Amino acid sequence: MKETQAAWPAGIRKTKQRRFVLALLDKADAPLSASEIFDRVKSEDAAIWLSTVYRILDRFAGEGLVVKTTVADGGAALYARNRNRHRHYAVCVNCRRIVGLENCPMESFEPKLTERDFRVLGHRVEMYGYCRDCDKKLSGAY
Amino acid sequence: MKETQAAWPAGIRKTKQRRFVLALLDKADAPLSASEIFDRVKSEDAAIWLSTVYRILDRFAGEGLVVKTTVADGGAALYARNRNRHRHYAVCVNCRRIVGLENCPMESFEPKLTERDFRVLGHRVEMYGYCRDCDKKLSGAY
DNA sequence: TATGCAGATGCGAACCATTTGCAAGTAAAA
DNA sequence: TTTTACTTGCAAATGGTTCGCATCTGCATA
Repeated sequence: MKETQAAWPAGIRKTKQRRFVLALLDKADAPLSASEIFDRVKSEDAAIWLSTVYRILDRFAGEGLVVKTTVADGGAALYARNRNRHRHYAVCVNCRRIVGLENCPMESFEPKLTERDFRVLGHRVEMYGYCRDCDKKLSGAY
Repeated sequence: MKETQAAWPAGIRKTKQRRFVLALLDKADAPLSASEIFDRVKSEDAAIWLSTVYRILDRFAGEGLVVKTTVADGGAALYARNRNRHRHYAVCVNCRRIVGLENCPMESFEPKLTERDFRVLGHRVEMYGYCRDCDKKLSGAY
């Protein structure tokens, strides 16, 4: 029986480490940082090095397999599998939970830039606030 | 003749360094990084230390005088004078020029979050692409 | 105007995320 | 199977930011 594996992009050598990283991102439902990925791969008894994780993510991002994001506070960068339908997130400012946003504010938006002729290629949107649990906790309603 | 100076917020001790930093941000028309601020203050023959710049910016941000932003690539954080009418920017992916956006896509947007009850407090929006000059250069039209 | 002190800065070192260089290892073309 | 170019392991460097502590300085008060 053949292993079920998403199509592997041409021109990317298939190594153990890369397989692990991609599989992890495939099943993750929120973006992960390089060190989270590193920890998870290692917890599955696979040998990997943090710098390798960065190199893999960088390559994958260049190849369009994953998208790199950074969150407002400027901590570690986050990486998510590119599912070709771009996605935005809301981040809980208290516990850092990341919640998906199902629509995109740019769908029906006509940007007015101060510099004419700026060629817009893409955008990033991020919302922040309190997730369900933190909101409850902090408002004291138990 | 009295020096023209924006109202100084109560409870913030008025030091030479803070005055320089605020004045700089007042006249800047694009967000600046801590080290850009550091360089500019020093080029005006004023003594300051980089860690002091960070502390000042942090304080100003906490006080609501400036807003801190980070740009997609995760480089240095940027700081802009808070003009109380929030602002978004477009960043040139080639030369890093920052161009202001005059409208906000969130004005008329109803977010649909995967987690009900996420309490949205704010948002960040960033656009990227090519600025006028880089677009011209790169498309080869001279 | 002189004085006391909480708060600010100078300075260096620590810290964290990320990158880089090089030798050794390995996927896949020949 | 051999060859070779691409990857990884590993360690050390780098860049942005924060921290600790001694010194200094606005500014409230005497």
